[in-house]
Amino acid sequence: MKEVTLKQIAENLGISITTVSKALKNYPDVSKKTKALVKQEAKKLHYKPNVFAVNLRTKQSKTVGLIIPEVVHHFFSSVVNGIIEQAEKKGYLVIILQSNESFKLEKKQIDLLISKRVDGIMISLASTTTDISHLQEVKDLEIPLVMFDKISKLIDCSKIIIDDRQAAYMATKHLIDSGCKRIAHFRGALLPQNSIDRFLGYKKALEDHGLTYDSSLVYICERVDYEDGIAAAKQLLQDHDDVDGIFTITDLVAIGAIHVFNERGIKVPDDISIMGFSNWFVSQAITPSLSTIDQPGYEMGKKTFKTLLKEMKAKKKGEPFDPITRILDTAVIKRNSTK
Amino acid sequence: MKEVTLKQIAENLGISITTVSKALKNYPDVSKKTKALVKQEAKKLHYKPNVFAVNLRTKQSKTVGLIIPEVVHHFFSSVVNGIIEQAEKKGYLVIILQSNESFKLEKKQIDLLISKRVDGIMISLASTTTDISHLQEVKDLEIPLVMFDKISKLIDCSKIIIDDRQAAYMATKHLIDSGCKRIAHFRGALLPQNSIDRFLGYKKALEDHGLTYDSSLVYICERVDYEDGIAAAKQLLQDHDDVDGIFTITDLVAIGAIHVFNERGIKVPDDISIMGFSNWFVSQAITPSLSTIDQPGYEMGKKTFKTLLKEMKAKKKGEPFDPITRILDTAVIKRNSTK
DNA sequence: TTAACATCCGAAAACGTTTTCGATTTTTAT
DNA sequence: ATAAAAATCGAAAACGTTTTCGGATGTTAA
Repeated sequence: MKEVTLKQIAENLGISITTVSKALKNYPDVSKKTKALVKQEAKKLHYKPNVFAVNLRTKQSKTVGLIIPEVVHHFFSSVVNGIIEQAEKKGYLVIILQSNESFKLEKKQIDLLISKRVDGIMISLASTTTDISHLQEVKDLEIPLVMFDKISKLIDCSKIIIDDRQAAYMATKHLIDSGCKRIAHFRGALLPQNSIDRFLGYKKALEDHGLTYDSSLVYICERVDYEDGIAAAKQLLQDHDDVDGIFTITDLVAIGAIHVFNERGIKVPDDISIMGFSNWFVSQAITPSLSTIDQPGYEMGKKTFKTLLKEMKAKKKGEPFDPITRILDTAVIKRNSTK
Repeated sequence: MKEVTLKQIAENLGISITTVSKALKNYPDVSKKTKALVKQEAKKLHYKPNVFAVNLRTKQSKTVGLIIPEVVHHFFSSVVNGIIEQAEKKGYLVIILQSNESFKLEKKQIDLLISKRVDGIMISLASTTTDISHLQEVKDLEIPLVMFDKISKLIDCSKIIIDDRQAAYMATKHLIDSGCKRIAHFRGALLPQNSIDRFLGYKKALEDHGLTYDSSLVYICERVDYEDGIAAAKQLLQDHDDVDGIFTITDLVAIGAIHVFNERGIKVPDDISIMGFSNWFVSQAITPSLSTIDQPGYEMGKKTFKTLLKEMKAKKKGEPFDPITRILDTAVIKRNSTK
């Protein structure tokens, strides 16, 4: 019933703890015979190294931290999936924290991860985060750091992102190509970079194709959810009767809008075309199915961890590491909400 | 740039490490004056205890493990949400692993968590899990264990669940009460207890209300996803023309079915009523909105961690702990897919 | 034979904390 | 005043591992 330790094995075999430890780790200065003996005894006793002692001695935990705005979110849960799958493959465990889009919580959680001495941190910022001193602290402590999706340009670290501006441009262009002349935009809050970039892509696409940008066609969806989509669509119907296309910041908002149009007998896409963003699984299940931009969450998670791993390895070897920025491909997915 | 340790503080103050440690932990045998001095110095140097050393010494990690079949799943991500929120509040961190519904992976992950020496484990079983020796090992090592949602009756530990049978009974009864006379069931695979229980509830409800059970009306959705729902609905339309109600094992399947009916001009609920299960957020967003059973994921996560915490506390105090089973309430949510 | 060298092993320090227990000092009671 | 009790402190062991470094033994070359 007692814990089995190196000492236990050493005593059973009448050799020193040192030799046992070295045998198990295949040090060259242990004879093959002793190695075999030790390994056999270890297996017999079901020896498992005490990870607490290993951590203390080696100063690393083989654990990484992940902070995301919310877990219950199709895109982020895909990212999480990619991360933990990749991490596990490489022998790392992942501690997941959620900031609930709160800067204060995010800060506290960074502290938590630091005090837990994780080997690295991955983060997608809360939309309210502007102060980045907590991230600077991570850098100062030389803890490998990778940001993904919702990043800050003010901090010098590796970043895995998509080109939101370009993707939004393509989405809007798709609406224009399919014949829309007056296109509204349901955007997110004013602060998040995501929200800004997608708005800019929308605007640029209009201008590049001879459509005049009209700020009254831009509606703000503060919380970027289903209800926001419903509210914005209703408002739009009150304000304008000539809009023939909408580009929404995310699928969820688009689905809210479609719900309103379905209810009121407005035909999508005949009366109005709708373009989402993210390619959430559900967008293919609603009626009509939603045209959207494919945003590769799983892939992003995978790349994020891989990049972190590189940096952690470099740190262990004492080598320098130059942060990289990786922009993942997006694609227009044409379905039945656009012509 | 150096790590600040108890030793560092002790030297600065000209006292012993012991006293510093005790001062920080408010031991009664340290004078108020010294305590104040120590705490001040600790704050000044931004002292943070080395968690590796603490772990080694105290033999606990303040970390718990969580294994779920999949992360990208509305219900489970709600549970995860409830768990990590609660855990963080109590100073615990959560390591999340996903079994991908694979027994082999699940086993490996249990081993991982054991070797990481987490203070407790929460698990929802993979649908392919029948052998439970890995869980028995957890019990044998006296690691606190709580199972939720997908449980095994063969293992004696705390369980947080819903009454699937009863909930399915209520769902079916709702269809009957609204006038359905011939009700089909889209069930899950044959093995998982969930799937069995919901089927039994369906069958019992029919029998209790004078409807004859017809096995040809039961369709198996092996992977319980959207495509399964589509396939089953198409098959049903081929096989029968007199069915006026369907109870599906989960919302996702129901949504697939609705998609098919929408496409073919079959009116829901006028021609056929549909009842889902889970109250996935999306079920209110589709057209028509889906009547369903509310399954409290967040609540389940919260209760699961709280129960685990109780058991961990009992263990620390050396007190015995009697496993509890908690059955959470479900409710019929009436929307527009039933009359 | 001795010197040089390779091979194999173990003592001991270190990682940073917690906790027991005895020592010392101070206070209180007589 | 002295004895007893209370308050305060620190030495040292312990948690289990990793790694450095020197010592012992055996082998080969001169």
